Amino acid sequence: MNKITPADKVYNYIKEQIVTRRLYPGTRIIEEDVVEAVGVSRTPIRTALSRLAHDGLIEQIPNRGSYVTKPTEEDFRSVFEARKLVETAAFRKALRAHTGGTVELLKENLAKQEALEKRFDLNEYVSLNRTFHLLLTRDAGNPYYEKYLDELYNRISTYLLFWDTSADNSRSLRSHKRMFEAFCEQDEEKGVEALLEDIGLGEGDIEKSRGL
Amino acid sequence: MNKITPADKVYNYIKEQIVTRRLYPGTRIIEEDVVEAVGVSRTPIRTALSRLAHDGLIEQIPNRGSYVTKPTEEDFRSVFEARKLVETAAFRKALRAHTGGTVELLKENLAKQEALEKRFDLNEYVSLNRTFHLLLTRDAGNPYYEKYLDELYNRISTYLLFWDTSADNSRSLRSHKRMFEAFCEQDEEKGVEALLEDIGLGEGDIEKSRGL
DNA sequence: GGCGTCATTTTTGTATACAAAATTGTATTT
DNA sequence: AAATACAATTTTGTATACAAAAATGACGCC
Repeated sequence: MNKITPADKVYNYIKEQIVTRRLYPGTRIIEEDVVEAVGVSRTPIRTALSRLAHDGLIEQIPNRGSYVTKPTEEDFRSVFEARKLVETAAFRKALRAHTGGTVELLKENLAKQEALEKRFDLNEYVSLNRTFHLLLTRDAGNPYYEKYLDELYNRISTYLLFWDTSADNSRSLRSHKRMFEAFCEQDEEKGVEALLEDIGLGEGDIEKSRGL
Repeated sequence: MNKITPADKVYNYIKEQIVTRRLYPGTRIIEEDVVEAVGVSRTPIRTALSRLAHDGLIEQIPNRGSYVTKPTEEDFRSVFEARKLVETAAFRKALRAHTGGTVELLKENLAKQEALEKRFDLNEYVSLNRTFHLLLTRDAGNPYYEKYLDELYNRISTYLLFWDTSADNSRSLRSHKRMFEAFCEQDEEKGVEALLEDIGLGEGDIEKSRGL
């Protein structure tokens, strides 16, 4: 395993802070504060901030500092529009190519999703959901599709925080299963339909929670 | 105008070096060398390298340095696949919305393109072409479409360098004009057809020059 | 009391020194 | 002569000190 550098430590620390809502959107991140919190010098902090900016989790303004990205309704629409475009295209392509290895990985993932029905865990659910979609997208074999979707998920994660933690995963599990079936049967239209339904579920949940 | 920082200077310097082929793909960029060349400390150099990595112009390996990205045939296909997907979607959306201001800007741009027919200049052509496509994409109003296309253009620029400098812009000018007409007439199918033809032109030129 | 100016403080940007890791070269052994 | 171990060098990563820019607050002015 790769050794984690101080810069990694800072990156993970701040990302965690943002995702768990201890750093609220719009908050300014002052480098010196992070020095005290993590106990490393400003240099690795700056590289970590640069990465986070790349992820879209913070925004940097020259000579003015770094701010936790504030999700807006407009951005929310753009994110999901882009996601539908990219993921649909990737899914169609992956379904046609139909590489062998992916099926097994998807099956494993679905099994874990089913386990959540007994004992639900939001973080676990979000992670599994992301992996599921990313596996399919990766199978398309276009690194840009994968990269874009990954970035979009980072953005979406800043919206997920509004979610009702009592949410369950039964509906999404159904659409995932339909996607999986369609993938195996190479039924493109059925698959895309299920995919769009699944994306719509997430979109709808966030919309409700934000009152958009 | 915004003041240019040392980091900007380094960024522009290295980018120029790469684009003009003085830094060949695969070359390792040693920070200390840049110090000598530009005359600033390593700190701004590192931030510049980080940006260039984000642009996809260089690749960074932890503890191993930065290398000028080496374009591959596979990447080339992925880039154009992604470009077709994103730009087509953006174009359709922009054409439907049909914001006023864009038309004027496109007209100006086309005039400059026409001027090139008399006295061709590859750099100018590449710049105008990029602006033309970006203007349309921006008009779609989805910042992610714009961002992705911008990144893809950065990648494409690393392929453009193989181009025959005697290339002319008459064919691309024709497709651009068709795109512009279709945009004004809100003729979506005609527009997309012209767009795909235009993208295909660039793709074909690069393919030929690389012997793919 | 509100507003603008200027000194003070805070914060970001850059330079340099030092530490850690990787690469290179050399000597030794087989 | 090839391979390996190890020292020397190079290069990247981190810490700290300093410079420049921006934010803050006190003061006088209207």
